[in-house]
Amino acid sequence: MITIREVAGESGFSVTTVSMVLNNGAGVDRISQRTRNRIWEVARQLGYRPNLHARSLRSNRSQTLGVMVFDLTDPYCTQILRGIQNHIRPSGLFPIVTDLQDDRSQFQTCLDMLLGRRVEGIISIANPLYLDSKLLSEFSDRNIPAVVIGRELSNVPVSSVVVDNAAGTRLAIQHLYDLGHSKMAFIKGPDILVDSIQRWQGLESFAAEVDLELDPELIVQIKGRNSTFREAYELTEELLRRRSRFTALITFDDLSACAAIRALSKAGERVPEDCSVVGFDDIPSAAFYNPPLTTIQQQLEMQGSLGAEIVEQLIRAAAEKRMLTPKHRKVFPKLVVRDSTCPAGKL
Amino acid sequence: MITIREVAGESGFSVTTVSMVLNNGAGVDRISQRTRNRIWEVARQLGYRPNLHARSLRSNRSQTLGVMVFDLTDPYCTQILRGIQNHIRPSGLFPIVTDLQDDRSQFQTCLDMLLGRRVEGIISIANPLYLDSKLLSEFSDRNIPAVVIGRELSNVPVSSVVVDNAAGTRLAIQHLYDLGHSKMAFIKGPDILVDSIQRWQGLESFAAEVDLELDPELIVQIKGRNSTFREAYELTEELLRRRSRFTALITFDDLSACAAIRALSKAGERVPEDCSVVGFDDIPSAAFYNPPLTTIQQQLEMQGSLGAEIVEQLIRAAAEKRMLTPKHRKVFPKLVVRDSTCPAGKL
DNA sequence: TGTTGGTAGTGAAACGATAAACCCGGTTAA
DNA sequence: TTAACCGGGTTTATCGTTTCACTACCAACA
Repeated sequence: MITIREVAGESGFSVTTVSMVLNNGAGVDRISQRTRNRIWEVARQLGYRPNLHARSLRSNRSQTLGVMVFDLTDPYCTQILRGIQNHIRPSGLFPIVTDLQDDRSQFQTCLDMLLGRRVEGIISIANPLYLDSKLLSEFSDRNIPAVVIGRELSNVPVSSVVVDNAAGTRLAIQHLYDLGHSKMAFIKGPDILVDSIQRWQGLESFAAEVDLELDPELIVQIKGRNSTFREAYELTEELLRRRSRFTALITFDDLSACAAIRALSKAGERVPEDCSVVGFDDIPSAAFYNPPLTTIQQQLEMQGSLGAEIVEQLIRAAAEKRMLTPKHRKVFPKLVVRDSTCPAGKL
Repeated sequence: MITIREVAGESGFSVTTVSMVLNNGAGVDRISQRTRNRIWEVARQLGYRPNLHARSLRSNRSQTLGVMVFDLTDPYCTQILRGIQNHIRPSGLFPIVTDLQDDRSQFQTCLDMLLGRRVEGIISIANPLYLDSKLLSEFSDRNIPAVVIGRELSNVPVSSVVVDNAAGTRLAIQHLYDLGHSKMAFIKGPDILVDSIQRWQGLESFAAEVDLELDPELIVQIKGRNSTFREAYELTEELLRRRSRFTALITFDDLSACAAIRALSKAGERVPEDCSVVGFDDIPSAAFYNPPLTTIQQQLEMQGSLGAEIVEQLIRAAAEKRMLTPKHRKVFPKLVVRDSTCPAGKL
């Protein structure tokens, strides 16, 4: 591998001059244009690539942002990642992603990686079930800005970006209400998830406002013990066995919506003609489902983007030794109407 | 951030000794157990994390594997990535992933990142449409082992892992044939993809062997101009308008299978009772589709794993200055039977 | 007495890059 | 008169580690 020394030797200038020129650093304007051209030319010819390790070591800036995701194969994570990437690209920061693979035991390794590489900040995509507070203290103790996406933590000096879950489910139920549905069924998420609770609150508050009665017979809940799909599938069958009839179904998320649609189809119910279904998340495959899913879009890319914006600001603040006060942002979800909902028919 | 010097100072030993102890390096057995314990203890207390930049710089080994994916939000890529991660974890190598975001203009940036970080090897997940040969020469010129997943290149000293496409489609058509289908329709992939051609060859060769006639009226092809889903949807409608009837449909990939199923459902055809459908890839959502998709599983995780195995071997070879000869592996796909296929009915 | 040999470490030179201070004859500004 | 500034760079110190060549001490051996 070519070093800067070889470029210097070949071009006949000092290492410093080469460094200044290639970095367009301060004071480069004193270097004559001829010299600059010559140096660039030599560097190009030799195929010189600056050694980023050496650079980081000396300059004490890694130009690196740590991202910790709980499962890289989960579209939730990759969409947020996309938002992060797009936001930080112009800043010269490069994301280093570590993947927990849904396995807490990998936490320590990931942490070591990020700290060992001297990331200048970190964005953690919160595992719905697990978020080690050690993570946060390891970073905040060292004054490394940290942002959590998907969860708001109390009592820790850590920024966050979350979706307004209640606003989302309000959009969902409002949509069905506007279509004339009054007999609605619900598949709630498991209680261990904050999101479940918030989403349910959105539904209840809307129902209360418009005097819509929620039939307890038509409310079932995922326990979160097995596969969500399996469980939601069985809960839908369960709903169909109950005496109360319904023309619409709101599920905790898109995966359970898919399961519900599948169960309804199996039982001979047409979606949306016999029963409308609304999900939550807008996972990528929602648009291709049979039928394409009406759902609440979380704006994951924007969440990533906001997280990156915050962490960038905090990094800048830290560099200038200004105080860092955590910031909290909430994004508003959007309703995406596709083919799994339609006006209420007769019962 | 704590440095090794501070650990040395605090513990009262020299930097050298601390380094030897913490790395369990050669010669550590000369250091007394008491000293070792003391050093570990001090390091722990101070929260010491070795600076990987400094380490790489000195030791001239980055312990880093570059991975270039064409789109990190594509499950194709993330599944392969998962395989890579799992394979290299024990080796101490850490993957640095760069994401092309389906945009060739980002190629140079990604390349600079990987070379600048002095990756010891690279795995490139081939964009179906685009693979810059510069990529390969930049690495092979520098004697950095490179593996391409998803494409086999001729005339370049680069290893590869590919799926046996023809074997896959043979499994698909065999499955339908065994179920008694004889009137089959096909949605071919675009000609620009090698995979399309290979998959089609598998179908043709099987048909020839069992004397199954392929009706040209029932063969349509994706052009690849717009969204695959849209196009496959329209092609299915087109097939339904033609005079020839069919009881089964083989599509280029899962996405087009989903589109086809959607179009069939819309047209009032039941899947699989009126028409069986087989896809290719086994994307994660295939299992949750309505109905769950019978498809050909590419074994992406294994492809990643094989790629990692190859690159690891080559890195070891390079370290020992042995010759590196490219290796080529082909993985055999598997048939996954779900609910989108059933025995042929009457026409 | 001189020579090994082992024990338990230490010192200093790298690795590749950047930051800060400096050079030196000549021109301006205060 | 003094000081600052200028072009066009150079010298030197330094970032945090690892590695190679040492050393100081002691005991054993011939």
